[in-house]
Amino acid sequence: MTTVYDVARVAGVSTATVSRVVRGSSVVHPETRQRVLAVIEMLGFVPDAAAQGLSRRRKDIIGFVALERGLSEIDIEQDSVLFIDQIVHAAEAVLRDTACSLLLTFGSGGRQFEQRVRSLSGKVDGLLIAEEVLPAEDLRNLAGRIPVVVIAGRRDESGLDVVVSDNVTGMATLAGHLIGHHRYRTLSFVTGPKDAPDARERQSVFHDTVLASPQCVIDQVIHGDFSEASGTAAARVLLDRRALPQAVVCANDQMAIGVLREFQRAGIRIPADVALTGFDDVNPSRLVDPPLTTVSQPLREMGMRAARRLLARIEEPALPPRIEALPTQVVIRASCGCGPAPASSSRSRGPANPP
Amino acid sequence: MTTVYDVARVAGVSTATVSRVVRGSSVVHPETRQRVLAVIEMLGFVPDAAAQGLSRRRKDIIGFVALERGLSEIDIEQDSVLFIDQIVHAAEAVLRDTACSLLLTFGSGGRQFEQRVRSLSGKVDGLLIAEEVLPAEDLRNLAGRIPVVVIAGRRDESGLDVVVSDNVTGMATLAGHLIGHHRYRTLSFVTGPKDAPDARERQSVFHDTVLASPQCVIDQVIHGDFSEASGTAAARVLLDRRALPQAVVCANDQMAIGVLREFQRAGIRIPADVALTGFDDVNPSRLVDPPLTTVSQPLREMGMRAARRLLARIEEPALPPRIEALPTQVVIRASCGCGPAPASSSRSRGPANPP
DNA sequence: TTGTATGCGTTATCAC
DNA sequence: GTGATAACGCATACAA
Repeated sequence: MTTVYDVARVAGVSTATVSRVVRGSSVVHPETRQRVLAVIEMLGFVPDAAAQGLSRRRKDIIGFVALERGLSEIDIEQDSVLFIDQIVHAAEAVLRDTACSLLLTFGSGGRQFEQRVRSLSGKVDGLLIAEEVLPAEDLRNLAGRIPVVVIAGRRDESGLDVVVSDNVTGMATLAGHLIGHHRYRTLSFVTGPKDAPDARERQSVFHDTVLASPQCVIDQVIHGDFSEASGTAAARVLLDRRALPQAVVCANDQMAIGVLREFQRAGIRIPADVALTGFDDVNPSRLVDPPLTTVSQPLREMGMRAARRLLARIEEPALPPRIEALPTQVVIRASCGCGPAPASSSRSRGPANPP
Repeated sequence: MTTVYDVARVAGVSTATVSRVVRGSSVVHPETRQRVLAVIEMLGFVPDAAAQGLSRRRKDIIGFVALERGLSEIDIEQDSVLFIDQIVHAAEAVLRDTACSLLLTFGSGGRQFEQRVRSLSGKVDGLLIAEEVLPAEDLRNLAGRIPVVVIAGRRDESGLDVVVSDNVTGMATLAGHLIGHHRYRTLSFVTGPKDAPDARERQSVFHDTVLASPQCVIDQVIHGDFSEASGTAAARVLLDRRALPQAVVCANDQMAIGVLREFQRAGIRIPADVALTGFDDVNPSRLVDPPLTTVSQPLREMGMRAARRLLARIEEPALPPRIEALPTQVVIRASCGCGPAPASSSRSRGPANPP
């Protein structure tokens, strides 16, 4: 392995000068620079990041930790993966213009995972944390040691930098559309996993919105786990009843797709017999027939904002913590009962960056 | 920031002992260990990975570099992202049982990207490289300095560890099914981007297989770029002709979906009027109507094998290079003309691990 | 079993 | 502009 010493020796300069050239820093004589550069090229020298990190107290690495909800070796929930990956790609894209790289870690929670995150924190300059992968205490604790930005989840993490998408307005708008525009009166809801804060938030907002209309009733709440299979199961529950609700609102797209397919298998027409909606706007939602009315989250925007925020905090640790709420977008397609006509869309206007 | 020195002082031991405890190594008196552990917990000590890396000559980080084909800020090709992400997740899953973490870097090629990869190589113990993101020379060069495993691409990278999926057998089997089972005689092909080796390989195998049947003819080859939009465009080209081919074979699923939708928009029935196939078996392929006949690549298996291989090579750099070819699987669904009956599937048996 | 002392490869401070 | 040299935080060979 070639080091600065080798380069220095061959180029006939000191290691200090080599370092200066490598870091592109300060004033080195152009001629010297050329000579050193040539030697570096010749020797194929690449500075050791560990040594750099040690010396500069900067690793130029930021960590990304998220959980792999429901991803098992056997049954790969591709879309739930996709969901987080969008954020990852966006964050990476931001880092691409910097010296930083993205260190990725997934996990399924639990003691062992917390251990891993802890040791991870020694490898990075800062952490991007998706959802509540950690108990609040550990999180705060972590944030005390290194810069942390939390992505998604609910919005009550105080004292921390948080980037959330405005689930509240999104679901409220969607429910409003169903109730106000389509005049549906009996609605069912398919929930997500209990430990998913955003799932709970969607349910609660749906609940409040529907009950705010005196003529409306939440016909049934069926528990799902975000998987397509659980959507299928939910559909069966619904099909076993005497009468169907007028609309089925799902906490995410995958479950909605499960419901859709099972309904169609049973000869139920969507949206003629039942209206159906999802949440997330994953790619397949556009492809199924009828295309799914859903709520799109600004995944890329979230990833980018979070990354930028983290970078800023690493640069300036004293920054006051801030919550950024990004607006979601209701995507009206056919499954809610709107014709296949030019899809309109309404933008939920979440209050961005409250103090 | 608390260091081993702090811990040592408070615990009343030497830094060596602290280090021993941290590394779980050798024989430390249980009592001492407890004391040190307690202090570590109390002080919230986390070892600095840079210092560890410098001292141990081991960063416990492996890099993953891939290109983000066609991913622009405006038009997000979600599936092409998904494709690589499956591999990433699989690799990460393997690393999860080790001390290593995954450092992710995407890029679109070019000089700047090569620079980035180079500097990246200073941060990691080894590199997972997807597709030919680098000129062969640079690649070899890189492999000379640190362990490298190449994923996918074509299989002629000699002297390097490579993990490929057996595109050849997959496409040959698929084409064989179309020709042998369905007796299609006129077939069109929609290609992928010219600079994608696997796309070219698929085309070439398709070509050879079809021409091996004297009665068969490749009716037309249309150039696509793996995007759904290019599939749509290809469909228009086909629709402009007097007669349609009996089957349209696409180099990937996304283009096939584009073709499918455009055909249906034009009133063409699939597979009654034209048979259609894709390649990759991305999630939506199962969801469209009719479901797409395609070839599934062992993405997760590839990611896992590659990661394991890299780990092994890092441990033992003298290992002889090896090519692992993983079998693909033809997934027969309805779009090729097979009934919606119980989908059969045939497994392509690629020669695994040739010398 | 534990402590001492040195090296790991770079950067940065300070002289020159 | 350039060159010595002292950190940086941890691991380990060796001594005790």
